[in-house]
Amino acid sequence: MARRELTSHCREKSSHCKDCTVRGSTLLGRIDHIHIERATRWRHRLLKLNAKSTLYLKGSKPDFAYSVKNGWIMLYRNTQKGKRQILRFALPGDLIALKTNDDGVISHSAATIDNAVLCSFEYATIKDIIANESSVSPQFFSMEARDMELYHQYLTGLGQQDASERIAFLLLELFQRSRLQDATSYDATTNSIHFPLTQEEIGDAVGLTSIHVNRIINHLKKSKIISCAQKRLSILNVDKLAELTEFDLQQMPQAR
Amino acid sequence: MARRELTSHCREKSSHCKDCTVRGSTLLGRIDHIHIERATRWRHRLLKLNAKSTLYLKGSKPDFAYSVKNGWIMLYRNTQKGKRQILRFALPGDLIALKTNDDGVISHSAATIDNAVLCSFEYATIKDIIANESSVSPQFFSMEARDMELYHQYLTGLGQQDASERIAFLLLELFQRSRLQDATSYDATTNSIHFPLTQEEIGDAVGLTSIHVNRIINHLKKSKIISCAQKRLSILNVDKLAELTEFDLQQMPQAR
DNA sequence: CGACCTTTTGATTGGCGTCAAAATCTGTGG
DNA sequence: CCACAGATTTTGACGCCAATCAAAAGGTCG
Repeated sequence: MARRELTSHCREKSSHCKDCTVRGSTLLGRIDHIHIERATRWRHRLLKLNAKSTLYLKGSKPDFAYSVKNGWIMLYRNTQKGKRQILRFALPGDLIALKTNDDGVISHSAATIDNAVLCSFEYATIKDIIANESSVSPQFFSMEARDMELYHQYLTGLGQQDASERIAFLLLELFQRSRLQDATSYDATTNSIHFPLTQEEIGDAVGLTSIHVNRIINHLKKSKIISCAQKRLSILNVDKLAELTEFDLQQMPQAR
Repeated sequence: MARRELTSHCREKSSHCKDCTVRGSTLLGRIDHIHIERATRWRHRLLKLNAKSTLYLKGSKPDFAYSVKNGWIMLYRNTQKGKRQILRFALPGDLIALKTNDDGVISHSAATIDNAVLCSFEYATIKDIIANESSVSPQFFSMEARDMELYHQYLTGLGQQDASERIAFLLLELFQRSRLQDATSYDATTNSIHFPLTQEEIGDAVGLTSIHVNRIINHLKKSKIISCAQKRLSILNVDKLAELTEFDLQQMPQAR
């Protein structure tokens, strides 16, 4: 439940490394492949962060939006009572910190799960693009729609599903997203992905204590539905896992 | 919890009334006041619906987006097990059905709470505007940001807060939104708003049974924190209500 | 007025949280 | 490369919040 504040984690380890123009790389996540030529001309920097370090905090006015290149990021909110709700996980290929309110204040915090490499873009540039590059704007729009649909699913899960349904859904969703958008993660022979989450992080995402998450996960392991160890998750029986929840592989908000 | 399917409610009572050009009215919610001249030229129709009637269903491909003029709308999702999660309530002045995925399929259902009047816009037009009216596009963007922030709050509530915290938050949020954006709703002398929700609907929004909602609401009444009857809610002690939850009147996602 | 919806109250159950402690894993420095 | 500290996982006992079951009392609308 993460009552305690991040201790060592809270030290801001981020530092923008020297300006580097990475040509042709995944700059704007889902958008770049359409506008690579333009993208590479936008100002951006590579950013390396250690595990468990803060990217930005709720209430701040970030100067950058980020494209995740390596590692997992969590977007979260802290409660006054010291609890933490993880809103979603951003995987390699995802774009984050895109939305602030009109004052430029952001409504959630972000921190790395494992070691990560991000690509930062000046926020002002993004705003310009949205306002002036009419051809890009619909792309953002459809990206929003996908995020919104995910939130709808999460809300339904938290409000109406029990512990194993929620966990099964999270595992399937992350598995699917990681497999589709991060080639380095998926291993077809074991049907496994790189999976850096702790059980406490899973709990904070699905509204359960790490202890209860543990019981459910162990049940899934004993039932030979999943297996996980050393930061890898493999799904042994997709059907049984999907059957536990409302998960429909087909209708998942498609990654790019 | 709404296990049973909407019975009488499910009959589609909607019907588009004759083409009418309402000049200068609230056409596009938060956006129109900037672009009224343009807005009034966009194709749109008035739509009157009875209480508890379906506007559109998840999985359909709506042809229209809607601006709510009167009445409350609920956006919701049904579970395979017959439960219902209300994702959010749309009040007069709100815009809904704006986002579909790339196929045009919408990820939630919508139905009226009480009698309602909506203004419909051809979806294709909206898409055009977003793509081509670069001056409007940022408005949509900032509207999205506001919705997203609300969802972040809801997720945190469902995942980390107990029954009274969630209910207190919902009441305050709806009170605030209704007061600010619907002049006909608020009555300053009693500090009350028009409040058409049943306790079951409240429960489906905050992930509780109507029975438990009832116990909490009664507790709030007996404590003289709120009072409600005949579809009006009045807040007798804002401070105590706000104290129950994380609600910060100041930092609420500002309505237009 | 009668059917149905909504609110209310009580009794009981159960899923998940809390508390506690041991076992295992991880990575960091000597 | 080992040792140790801290993080993470695991297990068990126990308690509580909210669900479930049941039923009565209002309300509302045709």
